[in-house]
Amino acid sequence: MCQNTAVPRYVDKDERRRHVAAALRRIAAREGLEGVSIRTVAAEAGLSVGAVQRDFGTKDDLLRFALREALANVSRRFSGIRVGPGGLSFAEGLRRVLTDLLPTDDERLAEARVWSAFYARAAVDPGFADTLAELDARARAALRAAVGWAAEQGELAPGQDPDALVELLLVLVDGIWLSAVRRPPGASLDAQRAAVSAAVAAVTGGEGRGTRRG
Amino acid sequence: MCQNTAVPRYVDKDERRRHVAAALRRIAAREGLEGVSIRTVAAEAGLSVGAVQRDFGTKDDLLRFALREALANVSRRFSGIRVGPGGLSFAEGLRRVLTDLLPTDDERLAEARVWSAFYARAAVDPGFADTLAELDARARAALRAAVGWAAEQGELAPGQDPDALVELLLVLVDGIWLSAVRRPPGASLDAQRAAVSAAVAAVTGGEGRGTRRG
DNA sequence: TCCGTTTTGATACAGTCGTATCGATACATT
DNA sequence: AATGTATCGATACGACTGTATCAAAACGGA
Repeated sequence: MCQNTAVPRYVDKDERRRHVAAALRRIAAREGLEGVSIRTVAAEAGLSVGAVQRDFGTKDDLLRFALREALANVSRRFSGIRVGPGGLSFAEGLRRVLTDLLPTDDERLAEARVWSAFYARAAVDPGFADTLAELDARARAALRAAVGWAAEQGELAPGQDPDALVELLLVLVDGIWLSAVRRPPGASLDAQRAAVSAAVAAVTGGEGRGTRRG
Repeated sequence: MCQNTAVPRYVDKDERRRHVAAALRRIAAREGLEGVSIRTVAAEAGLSVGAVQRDFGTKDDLLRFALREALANVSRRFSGIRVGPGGLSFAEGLRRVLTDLLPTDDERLAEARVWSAFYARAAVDPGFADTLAELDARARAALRAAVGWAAEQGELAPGQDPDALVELLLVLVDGIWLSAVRRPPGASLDAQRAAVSAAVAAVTGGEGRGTRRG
């Protein structure tokens, strides 16, 4: 009796929300946000329209949830890349982050497409822009810490303003990530990898100044 | 009699196509590509649905035309920035290009929003991706020339691979341009300007190595 | 077992979409 | 002035949209 009153009755509601959000992202990666409708998402998730409606009151709620989830997936990957004392050098961390964004598999390609779709939407929808700004602030904080540490270690090219560098890195991350979108389907990733190398080299001032660490 | 059989009958057709494309871009900047429909574009342009239909057989034709026109506007501005012998230094040219992309006025902000919308569309529409790839190739060629010249002048940071640098610059241009989208409405442009400065400094290896020119 | 509450899927509704059609209009030519 | 043709705006069509509604089914607690 009353073993857990907080848990939803039939299925785990949060899990189903994630399931629906994943279906939305699959459609968005395949056809863009224009192909996303309550009906298509429900069909992709194997649910009825009413079920999706009940889990997410409105379509915007669904979109926003899917955006947050999509970015949570990416940042979860990044959480494994630790820059700082006891972790990676700044250059190596930057290289790994940028490389991780490249569309090396279908999942990453889909992420980039979804990101571009949400990005475009944020351009005209203040609600989405707010969500983006919040995530932006988080990324900025993480980058600031990494750049601050890199500056201490003398790992940066001389004459770089750390705050300006943080802004540049934000731009770089976006640019690299979105470059997946403009890459022709069959093309190799060499150009993108080259861009990553050039970015790391430019930011850190060539290969390896500053203190090296194991 | 037959004074000019090539000219359209009532109005200049090409001019009206441009007029319609401009109306489309206004809507895209305001509401995104989702707000663009034959009806809304016709209304914005002050025309009937039938007129727009006749000028552009299908909606995709209209979108593609508007995309090319939008990018022609930007590249026309860039054509005034000449890097090379008798022109600007590489660093100064790069700084001007990136700065010109910043949303310093409503027109530029609109351009960035339109760009983000087309970008997202190209992610899932091969026809648009082809158009983008073509424009991409043009930008790449221009950048290659500029970078080649900068390398000759010793204006680049040491150890930079010119080809890789070209790819990085493409990424930078995209990133800077699209950063307009994520900027909160009232915020200052200082962060973006800082990113531009940091980008120029990183790529050219700090302020002014290489030969200076007037 | 029965009741009360949720959850469900189907359907209804009012719009909008892209496109096709078509009579009226406006012009060039004879 | 009459004719033929190209252009015009309006409207029709079927498909789709987001959302609301609602009977039926499924479950927990008694």
